[in-house]
Amino acid sequence: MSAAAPGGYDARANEARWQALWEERGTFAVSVDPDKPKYYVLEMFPYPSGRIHMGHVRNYTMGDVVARYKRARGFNVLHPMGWDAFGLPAENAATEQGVHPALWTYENIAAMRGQLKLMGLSIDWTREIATCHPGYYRHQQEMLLDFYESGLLYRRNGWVNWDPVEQTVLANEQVIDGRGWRSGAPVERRELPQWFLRITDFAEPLRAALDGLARWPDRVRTMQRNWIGRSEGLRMRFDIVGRGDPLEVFTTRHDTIFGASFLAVSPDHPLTAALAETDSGLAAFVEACRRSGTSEAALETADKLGYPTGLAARHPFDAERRLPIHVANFVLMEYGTGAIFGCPAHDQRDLDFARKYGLPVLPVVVPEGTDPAAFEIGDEAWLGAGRLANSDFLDGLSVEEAKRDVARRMEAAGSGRIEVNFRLRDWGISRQRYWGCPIPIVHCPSCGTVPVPRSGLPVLLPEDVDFAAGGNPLDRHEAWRRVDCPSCGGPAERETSTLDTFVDSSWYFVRFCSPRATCSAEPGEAAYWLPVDQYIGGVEHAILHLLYARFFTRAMRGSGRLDIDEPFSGLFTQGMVCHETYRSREGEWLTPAEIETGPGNRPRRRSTGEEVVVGRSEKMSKSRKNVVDPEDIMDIYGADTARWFMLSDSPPERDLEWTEAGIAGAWRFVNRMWRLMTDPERALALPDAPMPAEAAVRPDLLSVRRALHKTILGVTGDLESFRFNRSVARIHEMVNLLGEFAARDAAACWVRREACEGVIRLAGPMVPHLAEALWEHVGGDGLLADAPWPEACPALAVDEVVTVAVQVAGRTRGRIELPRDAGRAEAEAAALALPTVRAAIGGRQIRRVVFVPNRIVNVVA
RNA sequence: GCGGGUGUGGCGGAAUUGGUAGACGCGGCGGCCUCAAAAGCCGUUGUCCGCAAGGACAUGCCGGUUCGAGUCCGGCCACCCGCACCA
Repeated sequence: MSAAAPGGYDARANEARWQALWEERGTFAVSVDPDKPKYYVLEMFPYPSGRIHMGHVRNYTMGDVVARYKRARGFNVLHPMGWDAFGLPAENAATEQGVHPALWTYENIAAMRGQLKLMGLSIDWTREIATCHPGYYRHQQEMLLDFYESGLLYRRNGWVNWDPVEQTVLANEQVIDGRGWRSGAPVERRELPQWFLRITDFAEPLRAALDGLARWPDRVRTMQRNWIGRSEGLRMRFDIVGRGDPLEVFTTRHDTIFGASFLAVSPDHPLTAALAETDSGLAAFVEACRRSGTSEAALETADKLGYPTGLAARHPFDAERRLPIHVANFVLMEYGTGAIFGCPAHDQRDLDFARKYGLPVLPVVVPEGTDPAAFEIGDEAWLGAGRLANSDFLDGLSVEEAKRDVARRMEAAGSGRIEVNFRLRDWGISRQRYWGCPIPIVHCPSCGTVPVPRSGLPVLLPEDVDFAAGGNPLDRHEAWRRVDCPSCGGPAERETSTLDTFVDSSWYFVRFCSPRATCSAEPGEAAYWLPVDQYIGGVEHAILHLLYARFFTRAMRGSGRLDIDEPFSGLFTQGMVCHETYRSREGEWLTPAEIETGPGNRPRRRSTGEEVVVGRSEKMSKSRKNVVDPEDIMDIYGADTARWFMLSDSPPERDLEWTEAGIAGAWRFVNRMWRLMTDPERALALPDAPMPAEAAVRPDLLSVRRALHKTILGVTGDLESFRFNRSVARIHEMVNLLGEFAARDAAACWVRREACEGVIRLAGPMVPHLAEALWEHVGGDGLLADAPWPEACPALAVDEVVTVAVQVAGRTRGRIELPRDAGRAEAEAAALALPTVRAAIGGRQIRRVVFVPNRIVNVVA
């Protein structure tokens, strides 16, 4: 089915024609050209789920507008596409449908490639890559060997979410209310050997460089800064009564040391483990903590629980004072030293804990001007500034002074030092799954972990695998798993974990520079194309993907593979595509296609006629069924209409509400523009006709030309700053004006041509097929895709007559037409001549007249 | 709790960065065309008062600065997003 084509515009046939022509001519294939400035536009590559969704359409439309615009501006534009092709859904398909993950994935890629091609994107398809292809992941394995050699890749025990039914590790987001998302079984915390990348080595550079990313949204930079979470504090040692080993804690509030009333260690702390051997109550407590899971949700709802160890520590500045040591579930082993000192008066968490277990609460920081004796802590800890009290030699100091003094004394005594801690933790990259990049490591009983020699790469995934038994099929694939040790030649085993798919997407933008190179990146190509000038994608990747890619870029530089620090010099995060939701009276979700508009504009169910409940607009999702299939839309209206709608109305960083009326409006515009410019009644001058002298003087012609040149200036500025909705509005205005413009003589026909050509070129990046057809129709030179961006004539882009508002005491009372840049005297005279202005002034004395040239005359009486 | 964002007609949103609030689109209303419909075209459309000219009120709420505030400052409210036992 396709929409009616009034005026003879057949969107689908036209789009197919130009797509074929672009492809045949290799219009968008690029190569290094040292004489041309380069521009690398990249949209986040898709996961090959099988069908594109509206979010993709929005994302790739924006990227395509940028790519085509920059191309018209004379840049050598790299605009590639690929597939984030490893991941769990392929394995689920294997279990559920019995289809091999590779087959499933490649079929999905073929289907989605076809859909993307329908959009008419200016992509260099010769550079297409898929991360599941050995030609891609072998380089990733090489990099892992680099990282292993430099110590960036290491193995240690790490805590994971373990699903006992699925026999697999789950990501945090796959744990829902403490249960596995598929099995529904309670998830356990398990300590397993895991591979990690030492991203924490780069914590400070990654944080510091955020300041230099000027073309990134502040929001994303802030989120990354918080995620990295730098804090400066004191690492200090406490002696434990009756034990040789001291206990180390990390604190940022060492000024409050005299308010300390306990020490707390993590259930995962070595001290806890040692004590639990002889204390069965403690062992049970630790067990209970582990069962509660590692998900953020579980931690949030968990009560503050403690277990007294019976041990006590000595206060560092008061030999007589003893601080009881507890094991507490809220102390994280992964941060600081896994142990804290608790100062209940000045930390809410410590206060809650102290109240629960009857520990002393002694305020030591008192707000300025408050009597320390009268200052009491209720249910809320005092986190503000103040003067030290009840603190011996610190009394009277400010918080900052006290911190410095304590740090100095502890350092002098050799029992403490200033330390910077980061919230960021090393990146655990092992996944106990099949459909991922194999980790090129062998475990040998005599040599330990041994890297696969580079000559043995790539380590390929075996194809004959069985998914029926659950767990990781690589574990059960004896022929694949058993190998000779590369070092001693004895029997050994392959690492059966595969890589987190975030690794795959951490360097794909590099691979696009030289997708078939025999090394990760051909240096000349990478030096020319990188960094990515404009990266576009969803804000959901603001932290993980973007941080990992930044880390990888630095790590690759460290192993000599790249010569840049930052991968993306510009970033744009687009909003989501939303739609109203519908439910039947029984509460069943209904798709928009099942809904029709009944009498009185009431939505009802098409099949039964029953009224439906309309819910608020939400992100399109399968679970809410509020999805509209892009291919259906392109079938009916064509890609240009879908693209135009995606760019209209909503600013690109905000959510877009998909509506039937909106897409229909875009369709109307596409047809209107076609009709207007192909109407045989509206004549155009010949393409190469010289400008008639009248075009520079006749007011009716000048007003059209002024509007055109203002539009060129405006749209150019809008595209540069991602205000696509604004540029859509400007093109609408110009087309409306063109519709009213009756060209009845030769000079007017010349102006009409100038205007039509200008509008076609401006609309080209947004509705490329329509524009290409119109370009042909008006006899433009070659393909529009190769035509330069229109130039605005600065003299024509300003009005010669301006409307100036006349205010009395700041309230607008009238308007006057004045020549541009008219002087104060002229403006004042014209303003005071207005009857409405005189009436508003009444008989009052004029005290002053504010005059802003070309804008305002404000009479203050 | 911490961090960030948003709030303008019936709706999506404009507003030259302190200078004519509501561009453009959607929707509504009226008309033309048609046997009729679709498409298209023309007009109109913030609210209230008024026949009109015009006036009053309007950018979440309260206050401030200014000749002039959607825009700047102070204080609230609502909603959205991210992070969250980080010591």
